Amino acid sequence: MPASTTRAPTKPTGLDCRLAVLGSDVRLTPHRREVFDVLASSTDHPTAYDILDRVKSRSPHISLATVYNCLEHLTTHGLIKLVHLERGQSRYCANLHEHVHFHCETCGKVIDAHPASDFDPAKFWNLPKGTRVTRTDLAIHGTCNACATQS
Amino acid sequence: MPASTTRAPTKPTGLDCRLAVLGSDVRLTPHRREVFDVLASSTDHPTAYDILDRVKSRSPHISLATVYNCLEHLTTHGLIKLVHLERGQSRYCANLHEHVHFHCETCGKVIDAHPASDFDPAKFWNLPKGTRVTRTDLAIHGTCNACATQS
DNA sequence: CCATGCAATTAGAATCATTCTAATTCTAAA
DNA sequence: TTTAGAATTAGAATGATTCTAATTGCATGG
Repeated sequence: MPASTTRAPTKPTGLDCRLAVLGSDVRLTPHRREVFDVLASSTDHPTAYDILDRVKSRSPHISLATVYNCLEHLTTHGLIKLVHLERGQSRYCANLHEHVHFHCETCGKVIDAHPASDFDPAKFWNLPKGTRVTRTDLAIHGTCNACATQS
Repeated sequence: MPASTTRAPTKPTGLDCRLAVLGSDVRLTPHRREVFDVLASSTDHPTAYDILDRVKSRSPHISLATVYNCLEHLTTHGLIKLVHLERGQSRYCANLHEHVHFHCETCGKVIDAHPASDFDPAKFWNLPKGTRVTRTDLAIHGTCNACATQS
């Protein structure tokens, strides 16, 4: 097959704006793109298995290992976030805006909550001198309105 | 053995002040007491295996299952906190004061950071009306001073 | 003082998410 | 067209935690 066809290249190409902004060398293979697209169009913080299910409709032969590989790649390149709310399955999130996760302990739903104003958690805590902060994870647990009104 | 000896009773007794404050019916069996004491005298946020090791010096026959049972009991009764920083082993903490965990991604150490002033995270986020908050977990990840100056 | 029942404890098996391994496929460059 | 490196795959391995079933210990009631 000649090199002039539309065969998907491995080098960065067809990157969306977010990739361009990051200026990194993220290579989006078809599977990685699908995993990312699934995540970007989800608001429910799916687990690896959830993502596998959703990607399968487009790529029936994708394996769980590949989903994990893709998630790992996307996470280390900063395109998605890994969320640990409880032990058990991790969840993933494509919302890169500053936000926290509210976790309903009754129905298990996770919703993003965005700050009312700029918020720098590091300023609020007496961290020792010389500490370098690379990332913060704030999870708020409780009962969502739907569950609270049901009981 | 007659009932008048110092045999440990199952009913609440010998409870420390924290238990009294909570006003709950926490029964501290010898093992639970030991697990709690180990944790209360630790500042390094030990894992279940760490705790097993430390308790073993006093109770050589204690099992991992019992340690997990004790931790579960102490956690559900609010005497200790369960901390999930990463996937893998959970960590436990007997510091019930409002604080966050700083996790050094180089050496893995976890240090408590206490707020410079009163801090209510729920106030900073636009949570939907009716949401009930029961607990918040804030983890800050980065590099501690020792690790930062080494490289 | 013994019988009863419940909670605590135990060892080991089971579970389950994730990671690892080794083999295969794909793509791009030489 | 060969080669090398990365991606992908299935399935095995890992490792933390939970479950199961059996045992022990203790306190109460007869």
